[in-house]
Amino acid sequence: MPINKLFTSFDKYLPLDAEEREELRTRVTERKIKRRQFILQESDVCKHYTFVAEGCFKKFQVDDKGVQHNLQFAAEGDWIMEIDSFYSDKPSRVYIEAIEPSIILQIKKPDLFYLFTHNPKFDRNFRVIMENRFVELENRILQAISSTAEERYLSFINQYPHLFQRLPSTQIASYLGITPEFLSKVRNNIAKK
Amino acid sequence: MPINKLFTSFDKYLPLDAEEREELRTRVTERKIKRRQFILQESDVCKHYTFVAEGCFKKFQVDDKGVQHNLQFAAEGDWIMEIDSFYSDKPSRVYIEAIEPSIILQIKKPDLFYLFTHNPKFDRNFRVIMENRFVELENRILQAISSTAEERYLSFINQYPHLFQRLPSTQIASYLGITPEFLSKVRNNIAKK
DNA sequence: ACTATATTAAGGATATTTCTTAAACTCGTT
DNA sequence: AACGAGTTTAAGAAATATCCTTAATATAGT
Repeated sequence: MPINKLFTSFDKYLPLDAEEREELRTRVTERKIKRRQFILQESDVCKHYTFVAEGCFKKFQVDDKGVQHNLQFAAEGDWIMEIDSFYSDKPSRVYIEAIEPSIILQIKKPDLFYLFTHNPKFDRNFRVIMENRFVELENRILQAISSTAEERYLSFINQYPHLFQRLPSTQIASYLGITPEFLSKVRNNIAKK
Repeated sequence: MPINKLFTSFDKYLPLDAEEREELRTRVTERKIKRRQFILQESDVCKHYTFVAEGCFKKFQVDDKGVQHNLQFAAEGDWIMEIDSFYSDKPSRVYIEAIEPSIILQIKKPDLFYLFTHNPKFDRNFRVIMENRFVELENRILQAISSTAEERYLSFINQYPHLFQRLPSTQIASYLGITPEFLSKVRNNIAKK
């Protein structure tokens, strides 16, 4: 059951008791998403926090030349949303698209706020989720400003083996901030060693 | 008074009432820090959340060649810490150093946890602080993977004019992930236009 | 299951961006 | 007067992008 994956995901932090699970369950909507389907498009407002129960998504921005830049991948157990748009109702500058057929659980803002104000445990859990993502992002920044493309690629493989297997390397290149052609060369160099 | 800047900083989110301010005040320590003084060194454990009331800090990592990479600047009203080390008691991989004579307010982990568990407003406020930082970091990632050095520099000036004035460009170069020599060339190109 | 179509990967040639190294030059401080 | 940190310049080298071609795979529709 998709909802159980959501419950389990809180066990790392402050696990939810039966009542809290029920509170959460009634405020969450389950959706099946097809490959290539968008759950958020540029200039729309991001209306949900999305939990990925099955499948995989990418969040990306498109520049003026039409090139996509991957900001995040989200697979089973990950959250994905455009926070800025979600909280401030600004139009989103990013897209969120399914890379695989997926099952997600979504919470709308009023429901999330209800959980936050009604039970501090939700504030707590989402604070910790944010903090963990924050650590990941700072590491990625460090890589971006201090490492070569080869180092970043090896580190990606190492840190996200489950993504490395599933994603075409063109998507990984976009995440690393290099062209697919150059990633191909990097892989070639690594193979030669 | 430094502590008032801390109180004021919460006004953007959920402002603190008199009692909550008192709870916070008694758990915070004020310190004067000299220029070049470190408040966190590599391999030490990060013991505090630090709020900058006056002055400016940088957080950086040193690579195997001895080169510094600036992960964050924190000026008046900003928070700075090594979250990963703080929560998990792991040795820090970064340094935090004063760039100017500064006044800071620090909270130790037990005190912060006390605030979190005794009043949900603190969980809430620190969740929102994290979310805001998160948005900043995602923007920085986007820049790093999609923009040239010149674009990143112009965008830094635009986004952080107060830092741009105060920081030597060698520090900004390190933050942008380029060498000081190359930043000099970039500035030269911009000036020519 | 089976083409037609689209996507992905690889390679080569060349251009651009950025780094490295080293030297000279400022400017405020000792 | 000397020092040290910050800045600039320049030349060659390394990293990465661009553009293009071809081959291999995957996907979608019938």
